[in-house]
Amino acid sequence: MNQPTPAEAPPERRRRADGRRSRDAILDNAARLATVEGLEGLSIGRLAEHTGMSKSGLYAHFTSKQELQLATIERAQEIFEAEVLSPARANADGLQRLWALSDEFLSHLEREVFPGGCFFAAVGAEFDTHPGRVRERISVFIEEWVGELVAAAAAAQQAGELPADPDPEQLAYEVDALLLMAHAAYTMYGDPALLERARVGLARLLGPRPE
Amino acid sequence: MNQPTPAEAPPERRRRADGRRSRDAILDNAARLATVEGLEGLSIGRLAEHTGMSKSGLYAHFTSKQELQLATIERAQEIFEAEVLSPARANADGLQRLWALSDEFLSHLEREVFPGGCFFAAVGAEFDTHPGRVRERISVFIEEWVGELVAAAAAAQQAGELPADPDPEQLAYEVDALLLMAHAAYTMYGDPALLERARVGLARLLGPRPE
DNA sequence: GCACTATACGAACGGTCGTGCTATCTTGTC
DNA sequence: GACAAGATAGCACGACCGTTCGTATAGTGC
Repeated sequence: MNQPTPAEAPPERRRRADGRRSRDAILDNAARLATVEGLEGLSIGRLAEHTGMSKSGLYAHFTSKQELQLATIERAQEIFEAEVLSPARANADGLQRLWALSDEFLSHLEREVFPGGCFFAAVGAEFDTHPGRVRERISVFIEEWVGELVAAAAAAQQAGELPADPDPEQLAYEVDALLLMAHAAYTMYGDPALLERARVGLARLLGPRPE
Repeated sequence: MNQPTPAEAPPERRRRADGRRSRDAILDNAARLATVEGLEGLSIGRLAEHTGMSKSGLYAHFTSKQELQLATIERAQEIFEAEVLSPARANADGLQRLWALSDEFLSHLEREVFPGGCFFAAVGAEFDTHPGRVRERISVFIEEWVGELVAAAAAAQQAGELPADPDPEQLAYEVDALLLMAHAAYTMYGDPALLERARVGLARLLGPRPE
C-alpha cells in the first residue's frame, strides 16, 4: 500500500564539484558552530554569513533546517571518527584500547577539535528533551560510542587485564562519566587541570596505562 | 567618580500580594520549562501562554529577558536547596552527608523535580559557551555545589571514614561525574537502571552507605 | 471609601527566523 | 561551443521574537 517502487526513487541529483566543496564548508562550520550556539540556536543566516555566502545560496543545499541538522550530525560523526575513534582503534582490543578511547577523547577536548567541547555531549544535552529524528540520530551515535567502550572493557576482562567484578556495562558507564565530566568542566572553566582529574579517575578505575 | 550614593538606590517599588503570586508562578514555570526548552529557547510568549497570562503582563515583572533568566536561576536554586541540599544537610558531616548529597541528587532526578533533569546541568551545558551574567551565576552555583561535595569529602577523610589518598577535590570530581552522567543518561533514555548504575559507582568510590 | 498605584492587557514596533520563488551566473557533457 | 542542469543570489512571505506604550482594572494604605 503506497509502497514506493524503485522507479519512484529520488532521481539521484548529480552534484557539481564546487557545490560539493560549498556543502562541505557549510557542514564544517555548522558542526563546529553547533557546539557553541546549539544545533537549534544556530540560524541559517548566521551560518551563511560565517561561511561567506548568502542565506538562500546556503539553503539550496538542504530541503529544511532539520535536514541541515541531520547532515551536520553526520559531518560531526565523521570528524569524531577521524579524531577519536580511528586513532583509538589502532590499539589492540582490550585495556589498551579502552585507555586509548579515553585518552583520544580527552585529547580531542584539549585540542579543541570542536570549540564547544564534545559535539555529541553538547547537542545531546540540547536535544535530550526534544523528541524527533535529530534526537534519534544523536542517541544512536551515543549508543555506538558506549558500545565501543563496553566492547573494549569486555575484551580487557576476558584477557584478564581487568577484574571481572564490575560488569563491562558498569565499567563503561563509569569511564564515560569521567569523560562527560571532563567535557562539561573543561568547556565551562577552560582549565586543563580539569582534564587531568579525569585521567586520575581513569587510573583508579582501570589501573595504569598498559605497555 | 560616578559612584552611586545610597540616595540614588532604586526606589524600592512596593509589591502587591497578587503580583508576588504571579511572579512566583511565572518563575516556577520558567525554572521547570527551562530544563526542557533551554533558558534561551524558552520564549516570553510561550512562557506566558503556559502560565495563563498575556505576554506583556508577564513581561511587566521583568525589565528584560536576561533579568527573567537571572530570576529563573534564583528560583531554580531555591528549588534545588529545598529538594536536595536541605535534606542532605540534615545528615552528619562527613561520609554520611556525602552519600546523602548523592542520594538526594539522584532522588530529585528520579522524582523529576525538573522535567529536564538537573536544572544546572541543563542550563550549564547551554550557557557554558555564552559568556555573560547568566553564565556567571550558573558557574557560581556549580562551584558552591562542588564546594559542598569537597567539604563533605574532606570531613569524611578527617573522620577516618575514607582513605586520604584521592584528595577531596578529586573525590568530589569523581562523585560529581557519576551524578552528571546519571542526569545525562536518565534524561536522554529515561531508564531508572541508569540511575542505579551511578549508585553502584558511588559504592565503589565511597564504600557502602554508613549506619 | 478614596486616592494611589501595582498589575494586567491589547496593540504595535523593528528585527530575525525558516522557507519559498525567480533570475542569473557557472560548470560539466556532447 | 552549445546546452542542460547545478549553484548562488535577491527578494519577499508569514510567523514569532523581545520590547514598548497607553490604558483599563483592582488591591492596598490612609
